[in-house]
Amino acid sequence: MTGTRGRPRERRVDDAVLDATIGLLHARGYAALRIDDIATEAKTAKTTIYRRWPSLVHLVVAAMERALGDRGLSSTGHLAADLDRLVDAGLGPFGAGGSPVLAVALDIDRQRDDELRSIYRRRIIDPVREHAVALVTAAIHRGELGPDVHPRTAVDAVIGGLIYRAAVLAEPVSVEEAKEFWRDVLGMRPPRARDRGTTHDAEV
Amino acid sequence: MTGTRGRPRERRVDDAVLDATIGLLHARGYAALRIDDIATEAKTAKTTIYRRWPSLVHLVVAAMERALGDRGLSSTGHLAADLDRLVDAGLGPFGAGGSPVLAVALDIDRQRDDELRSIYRRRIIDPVREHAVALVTAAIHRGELGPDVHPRTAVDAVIGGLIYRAAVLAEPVSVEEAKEFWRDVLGMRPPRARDRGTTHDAEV
DNA sequence: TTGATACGCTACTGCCAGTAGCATAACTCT
DNA sequence: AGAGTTATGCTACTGGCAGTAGCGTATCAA
Repeated sequence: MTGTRGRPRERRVDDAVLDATIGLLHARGYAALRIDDIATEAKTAKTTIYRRWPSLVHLVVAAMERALGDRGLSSTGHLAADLDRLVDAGLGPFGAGGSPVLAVALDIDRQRDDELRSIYRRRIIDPVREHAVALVTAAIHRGELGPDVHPRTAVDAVIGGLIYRAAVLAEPVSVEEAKEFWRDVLGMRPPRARDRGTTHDAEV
Repeated sequence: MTGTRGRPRERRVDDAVLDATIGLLHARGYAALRIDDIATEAKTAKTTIYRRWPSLVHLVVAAMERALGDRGLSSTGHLAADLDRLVDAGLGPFGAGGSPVLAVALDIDRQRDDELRSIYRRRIIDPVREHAVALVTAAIHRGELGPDVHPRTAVDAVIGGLIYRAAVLAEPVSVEEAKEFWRDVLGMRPPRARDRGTTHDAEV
């Protein structure tokens, strides 16, 4: 049997590299991310990094996954609170500036690596997207949103709209603005933020 | 006086290069766009290209501008018809696949060229965006949309959502799907497409 | 001690945008 | 016709950066 033979890997390296990646991502953005810089910052060798992650993009995806943590994928039963929490968890780790979500997707596209694309979808994109769709669907059943709202379309419009502003328009989006944005798109204005538990309350 | 002295530039080159750029963009996408390929395709020299456009991105922006033409920036007075036309003009030239709008924005970001960024905004992004905002605002005044719709937010959500699906989710968006998308986001379903001129008709 | 695997280092390959510099072509002015 | 000027096309180069090769050394199990 293999697995325990030879010198074991140092945990320190994984942590340091992942931290360095997130740190540089935060400080300089994805466009300026250089593998040599990550190595220097993590006080390790570039070759050591490549022994763990097959490419820079793989590394970034792993770093994003770790930074996002569990992403508050739970529900309180109130749309406003749930989506606000999602915004906190999703935007927080990467600051107000344009998140790397988009840039990474584009780079994956460039490499034509279908497996990587699927990893990205499964671990970074889909969890948040599906959860948000579920939240919106539940809110419709509860009567917090009208029955004419298309959950998936609405969610894509919100996420896409935020990304668009941050990446294409280069307008840093703050957490507050993001929360206002989804309310505007879904037609829920914040002034009546104290209508907790007041509305219908129908169905499951 | 200068200007007319020396060998004049060949129009053929401008046209051929722009056409080749759009063609390759359409065929292989922005990620696979190579300046040498453009030169070959246009039957000219790479150096000649650089004498006209300072960088590949500048060239692509110019090519996009030309491909988009006048973009149907006019109004019939009916939101549905106007937005549909905008979709036709905006998606058409680049096919159903993810348009280069996003990738170009990211590359501009990478080069930190503020002047280029401003050119891109002024010539490619803003015209469509501002026009769409004006259309939605007018539709609200007309009563086609409720007064609680935020024009700019709604427009960014629609454009961003479409880009998000095409680029991040890698789901080619057809013209039909794009038209359905904006209707869903704005809460206007197509079945009642014949309510032309029926509603309110208030204000200016 | 041996065998296996990890680490760190230097040096390399490969891709590709953008540049240098030259020979030659095309046009204007005198 | 000739001189001055600018464009084209070519080959060859620079430079940034992701990813790789291979070696000496360190750290573990048996």
